Amino acid sequence: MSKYEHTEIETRWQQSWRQEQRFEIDDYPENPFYLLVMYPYPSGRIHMGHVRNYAIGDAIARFKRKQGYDVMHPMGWDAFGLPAENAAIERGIDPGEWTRSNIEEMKGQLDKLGFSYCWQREIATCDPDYYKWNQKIFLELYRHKLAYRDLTGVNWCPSCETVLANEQVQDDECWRCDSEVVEKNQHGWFFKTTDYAEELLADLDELRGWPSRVVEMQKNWIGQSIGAKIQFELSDLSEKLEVFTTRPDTLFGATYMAVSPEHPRVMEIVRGTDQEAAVKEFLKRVEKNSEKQTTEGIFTGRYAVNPVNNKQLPIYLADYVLADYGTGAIMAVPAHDDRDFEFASHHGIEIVEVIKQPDSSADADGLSSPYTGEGELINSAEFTGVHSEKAREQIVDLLEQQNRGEKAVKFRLRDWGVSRQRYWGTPIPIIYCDSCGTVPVPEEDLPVELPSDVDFQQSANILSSSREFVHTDCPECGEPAHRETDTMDTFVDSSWYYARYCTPFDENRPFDPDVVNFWLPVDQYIGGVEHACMHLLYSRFFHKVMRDFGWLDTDEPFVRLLTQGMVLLGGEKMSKSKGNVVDPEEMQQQYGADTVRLFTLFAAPPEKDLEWDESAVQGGHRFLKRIWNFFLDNREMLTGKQSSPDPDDIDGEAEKKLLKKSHETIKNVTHDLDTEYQFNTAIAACMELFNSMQENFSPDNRVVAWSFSVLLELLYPITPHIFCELAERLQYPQNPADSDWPQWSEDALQEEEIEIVIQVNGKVRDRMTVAVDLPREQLEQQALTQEKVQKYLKSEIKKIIVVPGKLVNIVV
RNA sequence: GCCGGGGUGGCGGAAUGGCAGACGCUACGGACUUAAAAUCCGUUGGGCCAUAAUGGCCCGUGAGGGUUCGAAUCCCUCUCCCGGCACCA
Repeated sequence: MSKYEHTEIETRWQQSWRQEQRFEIDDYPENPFYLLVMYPYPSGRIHMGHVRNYAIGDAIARFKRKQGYDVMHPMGWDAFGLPAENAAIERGIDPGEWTRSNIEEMKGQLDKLGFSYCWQREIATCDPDYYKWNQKIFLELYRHKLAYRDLTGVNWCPSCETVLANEQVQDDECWRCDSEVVEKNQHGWFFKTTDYAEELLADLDELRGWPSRVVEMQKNWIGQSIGAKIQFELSDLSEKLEVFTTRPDTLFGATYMAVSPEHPRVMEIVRGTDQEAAVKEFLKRVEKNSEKQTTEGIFTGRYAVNPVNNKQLPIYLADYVLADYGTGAIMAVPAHDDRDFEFASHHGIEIVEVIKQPDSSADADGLSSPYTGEGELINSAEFTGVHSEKAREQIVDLLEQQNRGEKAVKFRLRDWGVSRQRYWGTPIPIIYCDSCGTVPVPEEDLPVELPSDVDFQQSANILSSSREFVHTDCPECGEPAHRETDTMDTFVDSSWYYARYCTPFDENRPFDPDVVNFWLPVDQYIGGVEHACMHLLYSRFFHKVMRDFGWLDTDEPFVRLLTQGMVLLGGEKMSKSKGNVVDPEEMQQQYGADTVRLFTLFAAPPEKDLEWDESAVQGGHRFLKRIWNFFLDNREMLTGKQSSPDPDDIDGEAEKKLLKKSHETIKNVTHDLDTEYQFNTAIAACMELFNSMQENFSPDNRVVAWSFSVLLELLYPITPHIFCELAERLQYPQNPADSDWPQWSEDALQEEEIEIVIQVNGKVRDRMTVAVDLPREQLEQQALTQEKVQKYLKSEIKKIIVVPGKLVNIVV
């Protein structure tokens, strides 16, 4: 009659869903499920990575709806960022217009793939109605002293002309443009993520629905180390030098102190010593060094005193000591630290062992390598003989009593630098006044909107070229003042967008707490693993901060997280520069959205990388065509038969087989989708069911029609268009978009007879079909008498193992 | 260097203590066709034996060892690949 016309079918159903506003959701439905996919940057075209992310999301959304959930599945746009600004610079296009037309384009592409979003909740972060609330949150952070301005060495990308967060620097290169990042001193705004370091770390344990990989990455990133701060008196000065160490147990082995050349107190330490001139020389030289060397260092001429044994320790400046970790100074224990050992050996400093190596053959002097493990203390006065782990606590206790040290926890995590010297971002709502200083913009003046009278051709900060924007009056004294011209990192936008979706039109606040508490946390979040340490950490930080503002009640934003793998072609990530990009829209036009979705979900489990393979795409298309042709061939027999046949009516062998297969498939697919979103195996099971329908096919098989309807229900979340179409053409009482997820019956899975494998010494030698409740003895007997088994039973039978319902293993 | 994940046919991948390779792709053979495409049917881990044919046997999940009646699956050692962190004291 008519072949499978995917374009026609898909267009028709997409229109129908849109007209019926089928996937919109109320603020307070009965059975909420919040499914969130990471919103895209509106570059203008969607790519395969998006398709994969959103195909997974949509299949889950549709599956959950069929299970009776009221699914909120919103979509929006991460609409601030550099490319819009570059388009303005290079082609003179207004960034706003550029962005909005990209959004239109991409929205059309997403719709053509049949994704079931509640578009009424759509947000775009470049909209003043959205970024107004970034500014409100910023002010609230400022009020709580969680936002501050500081002059620091920042990572500066000369090509993007902006400051980068630590997370955005990869191998000393800019994450965006790969140019080399340089260090530059600049004023910038920071959020105090470090205040939440402890909680961010501790609550990772609650995130059982997250991939352990991401949890590990965050743990690493936060980088907690537990140790102690210890104060060392400086000889001839009534000053102290504080260090941080994780190994206070090795304190007796400290033979020198090492201070970072960038330490603020360097000059104070060397002043008045005969090394002063040499040190200044050294500092000049070291400043230029980009590669740091462990052996690079110089004696300062000053000594510190070891608080536990009063030993004089020479203080060195050492290039290997980081200025911005711990206190910027360390106590060096060459016998038990690799770097200290290398430095000490090079500079001829004494090496004192204080931990016994468990398997050291001889305690010969002239240690060839440091021992960094645990063990019994030696050369440590009253602590000698104590195990290092215990000594750690005892020594800190002693220092605490003497007021010379205390327990301390340090984190690798730094505060989040949010200032960007760019135009296309959220303006930071701060005004600088000569007499009043730093003044927050009053809330009633929000949003501070981006001006349009800017000069995109100037190379410095574009925002500062707007007279209208920069010049303003101080909200406090009314005198002329100027605005902050930095804009916010776009990760600010994405740190709370999941909450905005709940009440996207709230004009009075970022979101309505009641609605947000009703929906949050997000039940399932899906996106790329590349956001493990940035977006996902910042969002967690924001969530906790907003909780402490009293805006919401929960501790974490995302209960379950799925990080999908990349889409590869020829084993490599698709990229324009490599020229190995497959355009999703072309694929969708050629094979149809259903085929693209089917392939994407079938070719690999969601979390693994997926190799794009066009012949496998064709394979997916062929499967849908086969189903379509089956419908054409058997239209009359299938029409209207959506309900399960009465099992008592079924007696033919083929009917029984197919009935059981159908129930089995429902069970397996339900299980695959419910627990782990294993679409690949779910689809495979459906293919098996379809194969079985053909194997057991006859025009009078009374199960076929029902099995076909089961197939249609089970695959609907993955390939919705074709199955809505088939359901309609077959005049099913219910369309799969409305019907409940099918149920299986355990009874139908029960069989009277089962096949048992017979092994001899663990090798399969035969199989037999027996009654399901055959007692063990008879099972053994029957196994032993099998002809094929007999010939392996020449020697004595030692043991027989019976696994009920599965196998008999005879050991000879 | 440290932490995590992994190694299964020609390929993507199934199987998490009980029949290895489900499902699909590719390739090959056949049917249909003037022909091709599409479609349909069959074969497809390696080796060997047998045959008119159904068949039968051995080996096989990165390597080696162990636990077990039985291991892709659990344990130990090694190796290679991928990801993250990396002078963090």
